[in-house]
Amino acid sequence: MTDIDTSNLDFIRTIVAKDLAAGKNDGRLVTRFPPEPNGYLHIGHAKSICLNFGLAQEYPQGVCHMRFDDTNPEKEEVEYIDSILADVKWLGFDWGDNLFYASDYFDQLHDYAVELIKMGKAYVCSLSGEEMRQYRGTLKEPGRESPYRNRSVEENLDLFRRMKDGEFADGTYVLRAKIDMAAPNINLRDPIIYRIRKVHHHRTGDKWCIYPMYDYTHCLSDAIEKVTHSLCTLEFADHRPLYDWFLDTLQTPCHPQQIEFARLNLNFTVMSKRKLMQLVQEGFVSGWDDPRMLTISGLRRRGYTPAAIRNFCATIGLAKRESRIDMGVLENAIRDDLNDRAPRRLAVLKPLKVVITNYPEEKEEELEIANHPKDASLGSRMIPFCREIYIDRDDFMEEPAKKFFRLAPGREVRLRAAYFITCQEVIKDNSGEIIELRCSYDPASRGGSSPDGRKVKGTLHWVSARHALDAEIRLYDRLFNKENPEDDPEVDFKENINPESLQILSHCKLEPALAQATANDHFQFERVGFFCLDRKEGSPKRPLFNRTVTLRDTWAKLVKR
RNA sequence: UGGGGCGUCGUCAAGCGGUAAGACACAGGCCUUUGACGCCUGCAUUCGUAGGUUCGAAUCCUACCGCCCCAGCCA
Repeated sequence: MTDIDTSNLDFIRTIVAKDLAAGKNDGRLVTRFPPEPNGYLHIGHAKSICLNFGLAQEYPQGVCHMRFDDTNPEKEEVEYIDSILADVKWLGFDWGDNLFYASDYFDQLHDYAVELIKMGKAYVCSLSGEEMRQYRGTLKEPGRESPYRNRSVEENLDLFRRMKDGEFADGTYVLRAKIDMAAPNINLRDPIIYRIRKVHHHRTGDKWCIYPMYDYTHCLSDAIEKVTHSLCTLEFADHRPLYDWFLDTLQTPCHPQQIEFARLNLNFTVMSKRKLMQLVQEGFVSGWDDPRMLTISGLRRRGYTPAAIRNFCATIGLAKRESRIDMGVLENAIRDDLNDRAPRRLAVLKPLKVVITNYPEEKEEELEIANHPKDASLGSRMIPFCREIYIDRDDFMEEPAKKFFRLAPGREVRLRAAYFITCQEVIKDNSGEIIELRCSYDPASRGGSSPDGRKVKGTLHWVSARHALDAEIRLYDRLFNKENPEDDPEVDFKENINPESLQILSHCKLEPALAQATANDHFQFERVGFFCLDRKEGSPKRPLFNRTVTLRDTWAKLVKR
């Protein structure tokens, strides 16, 4: 074998590199991403997608198949197929012509089953579900053989044909592999390979009333597609002997290698499709694409980019030990991507009016501001300025705390790309709430610096009151307020939902340029965070922005202490 | 002694017998017309525990401890 450098490769990539170097599988590399179309894809799937498609991309001959594991028509829907395809594509991956469905193989799978029966390796069993469970034994005790285990090949063939022909009711018969009822691995205790289900299948219609089980279908589908490396999560490790048994017993085109890795867990969220489904169906969120959901569609709507998700998947690593990644790592990935690319804008979330008393009433002017502080290629734009502006309430303190260097009575600060202003007067309503600030400006500081070299410590974002776009902004926080919402089996995970995960702000003030935003744009609202137009409810007529993620906020951290 | 998997920094994660990478987080500092970004510095005498082999062990051996998965006609 040639020596290859496997440093910095995860354990799966190391196996693949070695296999390829050794000329295994004729030098082919074929992976597959095999979702069941029974729900929407989430960030955990992204890990698998990036692994399977990403790995294939790393070699010139690498190919990754998109294959739906659609063997349980009762739970599957075309809606899910469509969304899954759209999500994988959006993430930036391409399966070319390799779009497959396990249901495409139902004929072959049926023939293989007949083969198994002829070999005396499968039999039709008439045990009821309850009986089946009893015969299976327990984790510590071996199972007992079914009384139907030794039916003749002819009888099995006949019964299986009649199962297929719809002669029997659901649940009356199953086809089982004849392996070993005493096997310590329960998956080997004569597992079911076909069950009767007289239901319509979203792809094969009413052609079949018997449907193959996962264990039987998956390995054979892999073999039919000549997959070389079949990557799946840890819980399938116990199924590997069965995967291998079918492929060793039957004459198949090849024998793919199943390798298991740890699934992704993130803190402050749940990751199973079943639980996400509950959140949707019980109305805890607005849908699968609610921006608080860590579904691919939710992340997209929230403003995450494909590159950020791919980078995230690359940084979390791949191993067999179970882990729980900090949500901060995901947030860091999107900040990192958007920081380089997102044009800057000025937006005031909690407006506080400022009147610049020495600025003429009728005067208006336009000031130039760069779209990005470090990337001149993003150009610049003009922002209007006049006597009345808005600043954020958080940027003023009547009695400034220590180290607070924003606006306060008598203090001078800079309005970003505009002027230095000094607070002269604080206006309050009857209840004592501050409703307006009266400031003076220094005309010589136009653009944001003073010719006399005077320094100010704070720079505030602002929006011209006369020109501002009135908008709704939705702030999102983690959906759960507990690091692991599922850790207590006594408590329903939904009890740990964060009641403040969605905060709606109306009458936010945006600079006029934001009126042109489309759902595919990403912006940094300076000093606040990254935002995008909501792709579902937002439009030029209805400015509605989602906060993708906040900026890192050292001041907020100081305040907390 | 049911079977399978796993235990390296707060969180991920390299390491594969030659003397603990990297990332995030955290703490300081520099820079700054975003308290952002960027930059610099610090951050495991120790690898679940205990023995053993060895000149040398996170890496090999033994025993123990802990965590996860499996008894769907789900995937």
